[in-house]
Amino acid sequence: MANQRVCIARPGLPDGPMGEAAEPSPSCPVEITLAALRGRWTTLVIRELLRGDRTFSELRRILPRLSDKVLSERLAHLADVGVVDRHRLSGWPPRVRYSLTPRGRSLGPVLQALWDWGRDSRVGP
Amino acid sequence: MANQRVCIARPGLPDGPMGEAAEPSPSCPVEITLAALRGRWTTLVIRELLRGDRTFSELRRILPRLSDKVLSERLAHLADVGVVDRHRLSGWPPRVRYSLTPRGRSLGPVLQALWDWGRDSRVGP
DNA sequence: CTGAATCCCTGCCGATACTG
DNA sequence: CAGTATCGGCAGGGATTCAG
Repeated sequence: MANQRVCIARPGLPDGPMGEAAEPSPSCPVEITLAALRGRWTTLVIRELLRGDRTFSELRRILPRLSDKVLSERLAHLADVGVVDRHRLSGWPPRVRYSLTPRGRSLGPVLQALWDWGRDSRVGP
Repeated sequence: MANQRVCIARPGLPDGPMGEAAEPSPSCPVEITLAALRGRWTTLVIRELLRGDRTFSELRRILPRLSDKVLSERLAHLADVGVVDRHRLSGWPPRVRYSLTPRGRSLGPVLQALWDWGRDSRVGP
């Protein structure tokens, strides 16, 4: 019988080398994405930025239990991986506007896929 | 101007309550999925099971650097969240076959989404 | 306002050894 | 073969404090 070929690599392409990874590797596409989303609060910050640009203090107000230390860590990390852009606003008091890059916005379908599976897997409503 | 409405909730539905979560919550669909995938080696184990049923020792052979302790932890966790089924095979030596549940198989598109974003985000080939 | 520095505590994961 | 028990290192993240 045909072996069940549920391929993680792109459909139509042969299994890429990472589809054969024998151990966790930072160059595996799946791990690249999970690394970008890694850390508590990260997906909530991205969700908020998907709704529009936000300043540091706006994010703190929307996510009140998120400490400034962790928020700045998350934003720095997301900037490192090319998901968010930082933009100093002139004037006083100093403000910084955070926005998603195109690559950050392209996380929308990814989060949607995560949402859909999680929603379908819940017991309750 | 129209506010940029990139909605994480299901398209066509109003934002669900979790789309408004002000802090990390185990009942958030996104976190349910990330919790299922959480932990080193987890996605590699799932990838291997997407290709077909495997026994404990087969998984250890395919992922040689994965210790038996961590492998049994991962499999127990994936069984807990309803992603894998365990099946004792009769006879000697004792063997256990692991297979994905339908819910586990439905992780295929999720991993595909993660793969695609990570692949498109890499610098190199 | 927007962070960076420090401290501390917890949980993950690897290595090793042992059991049914 | 298929696990469990135990220990230790280390990184993540919360609270607090300090700086540009």
